[in-house]
Amino acid sequence: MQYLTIKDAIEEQIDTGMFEAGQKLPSERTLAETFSTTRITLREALNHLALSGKIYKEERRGWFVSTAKLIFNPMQCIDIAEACKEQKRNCRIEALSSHRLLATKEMLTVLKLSPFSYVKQQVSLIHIDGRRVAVQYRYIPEEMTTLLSHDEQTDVLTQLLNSFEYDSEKHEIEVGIIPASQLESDALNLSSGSMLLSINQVACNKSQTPFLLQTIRCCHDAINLKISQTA
Amino acid sequence: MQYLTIKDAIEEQIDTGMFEAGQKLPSERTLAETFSTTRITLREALNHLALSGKIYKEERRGWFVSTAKLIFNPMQCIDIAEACKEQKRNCRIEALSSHRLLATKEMLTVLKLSPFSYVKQQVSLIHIDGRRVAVQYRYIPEEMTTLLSHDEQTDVLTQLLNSFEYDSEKHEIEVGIIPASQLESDALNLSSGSMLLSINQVACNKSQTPFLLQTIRCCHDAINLKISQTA
DNA sequence: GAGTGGTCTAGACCACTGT
DNA sequence: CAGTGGTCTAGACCACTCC
Repeated sequence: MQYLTIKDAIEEQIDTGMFEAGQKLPSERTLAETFSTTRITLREALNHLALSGKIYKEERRGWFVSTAKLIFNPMQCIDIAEACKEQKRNCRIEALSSHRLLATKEMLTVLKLSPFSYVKQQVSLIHIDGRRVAVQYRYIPEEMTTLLSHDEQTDVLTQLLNSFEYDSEKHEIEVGIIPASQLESDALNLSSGSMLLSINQVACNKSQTPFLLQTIRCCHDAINLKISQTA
Repeated sequence: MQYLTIKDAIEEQIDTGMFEAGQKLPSERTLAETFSTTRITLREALNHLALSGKIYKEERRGWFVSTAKLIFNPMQCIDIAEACKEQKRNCRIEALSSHRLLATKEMLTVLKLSPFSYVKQQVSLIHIDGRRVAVQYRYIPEEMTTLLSHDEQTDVLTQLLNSFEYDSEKHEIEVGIIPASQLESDALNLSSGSMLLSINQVACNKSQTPFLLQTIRCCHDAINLKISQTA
């Protein structure tokens, strides 16, 4: 298996520090020539490397060496920015959209709302150390947003969400692998249908009322999920 | 994008019940001819479908339609067979190996053992509804296995583990995506380096002593991770 | 032994990125 | 505009599975 040899060769060059984290690899054509093979075989090698999280691809821009993963505990934390801060990673949250929506059936169930309730949807793009790594969807029951200022800035909302002092004892999470949607591919600079890690969180406040449904769709090489109840 | 059209066509045939769960799809060559394309393009379509969990591949045997996912809560449950029973799925656990090993550094840490401790390793292959879906690694501190009979049968050990009545309040989990090892590829009939969902669990008993480190490597289209503290 | 997927070659054209 | 990755063609040989 030629592609495994190539994979190992590139992997070794990364591990021995020939390529720095975040650095772009040579083009597929250059690499194919280097290893005297075709682009198809070379891409096979790169795809396998990407699965292990060592490198990632940006649409039409090339292959890059992954940086260290952010450790995230979705059972304790609903805010990636907070996790970044603790781990001294640079985080920027870019608001993509904010809408008032009729709650879907699933939202009604998990947020325990009455039929035809509205939710506030907020979609954000999360950058860690300059790289686009995740798209975050937040759904908040409309009645709970009346407490909030109508400022759309993420930071304000985030702080307010945190002020709810949610009860981490009552927290439901769903984790899975899904192909990126069009919106996610575009926002994250991925080729359509790329693999994303999907994290669904339902957070409740102290009085056991669910107040937030959050979905994070992230690059699997950027986040390490460590789930525990005790910090 | 031709491959997306093909993907959608196959997906529709599956959704409308033209292919039953577990059924084998026509061969790549046949499908390629059907859609008047090459195998490479067709495989691109199949790979994208596989990412969404609709189909899966067995090494040199072909592509199959996925069955319903098993819902698994690793925060509450350390036994896939138990989850299968509750969800009325047929589960068979096949013991692959059982050894006494010197604990690695990681095991010493998570199991809170003194240096140079030994652990009992037990590797099993899990079948659900006749399909090989996961490889399970269990590591148990040797001193705790003295309580157990030396019968190597999985069922006995499983029952004994359950009799520990582990404390689900104290439970740590790690979830990630990794390429299959050689052992895992062979056991699960996968091509080398296929994507697996990796679930790491550390379970403690009521006296807060960790007694089990378990790693499950499973096909992502076979298991749905729903994590919550309350059942 | 026929058929399957696994791997590979040697090209090609396109849409898009970066300069 | 040059270069990149995205997609595609039209083959080929091999190791393995299934009959």
